[in-house]
Amino acid sequence: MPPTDGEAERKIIPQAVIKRLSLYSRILQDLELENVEKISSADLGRRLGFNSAQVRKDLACFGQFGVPGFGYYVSDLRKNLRSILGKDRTVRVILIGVGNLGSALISYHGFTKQGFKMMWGFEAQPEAATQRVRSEVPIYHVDELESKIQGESVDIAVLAVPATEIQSIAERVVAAGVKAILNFVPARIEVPEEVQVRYVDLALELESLSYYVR
Amino acid sequence: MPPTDGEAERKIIPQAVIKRLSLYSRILQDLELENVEKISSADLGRRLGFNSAQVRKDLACFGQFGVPGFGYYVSDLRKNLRSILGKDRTVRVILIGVGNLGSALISYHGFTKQGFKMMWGFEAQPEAATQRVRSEVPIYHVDELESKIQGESVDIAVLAVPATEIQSIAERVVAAGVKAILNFVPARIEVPEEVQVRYVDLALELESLSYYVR
DNA sequence: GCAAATTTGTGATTGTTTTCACAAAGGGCG
DNA sequence: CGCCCTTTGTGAAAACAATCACAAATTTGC
Repeated sequence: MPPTDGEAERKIIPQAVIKRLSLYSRILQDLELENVEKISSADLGRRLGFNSAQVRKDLACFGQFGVPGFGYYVSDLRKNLRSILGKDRTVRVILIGVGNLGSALISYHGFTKQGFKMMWGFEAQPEAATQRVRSEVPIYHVDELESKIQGESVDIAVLAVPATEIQSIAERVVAAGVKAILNFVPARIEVPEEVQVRYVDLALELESLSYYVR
Repeated sequence: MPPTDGEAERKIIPQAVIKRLSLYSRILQDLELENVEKISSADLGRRLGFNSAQVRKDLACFGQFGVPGFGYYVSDLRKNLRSILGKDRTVRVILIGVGNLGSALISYHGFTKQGFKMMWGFEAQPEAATQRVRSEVPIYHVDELESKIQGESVDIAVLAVPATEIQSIAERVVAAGVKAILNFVPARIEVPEEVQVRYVDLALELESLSYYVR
């Protein structure tokens, strides 16, 4: 008999906790496919290199999902995590900048596998981009950004434009109502505080490795 | 009169410090292009959203680079940071898995701009990959991995293979002597502790944003 | 060449995150 | 059905990270 959720909400959950929830959720997805019924915090932690207490504390941020002496019901916990992470509905994503990197992102299978819906791409040279991309995601001229977003709700904008454009594009997507940005451009952007921004800085990761091999 | 480096080494520097050094280094690169001679810790911090004390503490891990009452000589500090980060020589990178994402990575301009040298790509279907990629980086069959690496020193391996292959590929590059891995595949890998691994998990970033927009 | 103004480098402090450790809860086996 | 074993949930402790605050060093301007 699965335990209840509880509407525990908004107590400034650290970003690191959210990322780990996401990892837990993925492990649970695998377990469910393997028809595993239950898992303990120790087991879940071991698969990701985390302490069992950390797993329990992370989950405790959102309620009590476990059964003492037993562990967690895989399917039940997964359902709860998906709901917490906002993945119990389709999350709508757009991409701006369908260049080299953007082309890969727009058809990246990992996104769709995790239940994200890539709606449209936007590019300054849409013809060239369309040729480059092998996917059914339509690519529009970046001028159509506002008119396309208008009305349709877009959850997340992924940015992969040239560095010189990044601030102006960020402002445009924010003005169009987008509340979350995933930025692949190695430059800070200034946005209102309620807009969530994540940076993925590929060169930075390489540089941090470079330190250890020198 | 620029201060000295000092051979300060190995006191378990947190990864987060290294990443910030990398960010500092990039700002300094820009400043140098603008012919700015000096910068204060407060100024450097402001550009990245960090506290000035943090900037100074980070730098203090590796020596005394500043001049009290003056600040830091841009060119001098940059040189020191590049040396600390192991960027004062060419860092040699290979890519394994030249699929959708790998194709973008192999010719990603951000890497070369930061001074990394993409040596070769390796693929199970090298012909298809070669057609897909518009860059001069040669692409070999993944069977040639060991023979190519042999002798030639490779600093970092970037992995973008299918999830099912990841552990076996990781073991092969480690066996071939690679000491650092940048893994784009959303799966943990088991490697000897002296091998540095960084994970870039694109779907994870989207999921953490999804939490905030739900 | 001296005094005022800066800005560094760093010990002390505060805040955050992780780990420990254990009481309480529940399952499972005899 | 009852006892033992496992595992949760969580306060307390430890480890880690960021910020404060100030003495010491140096520049700048007069």
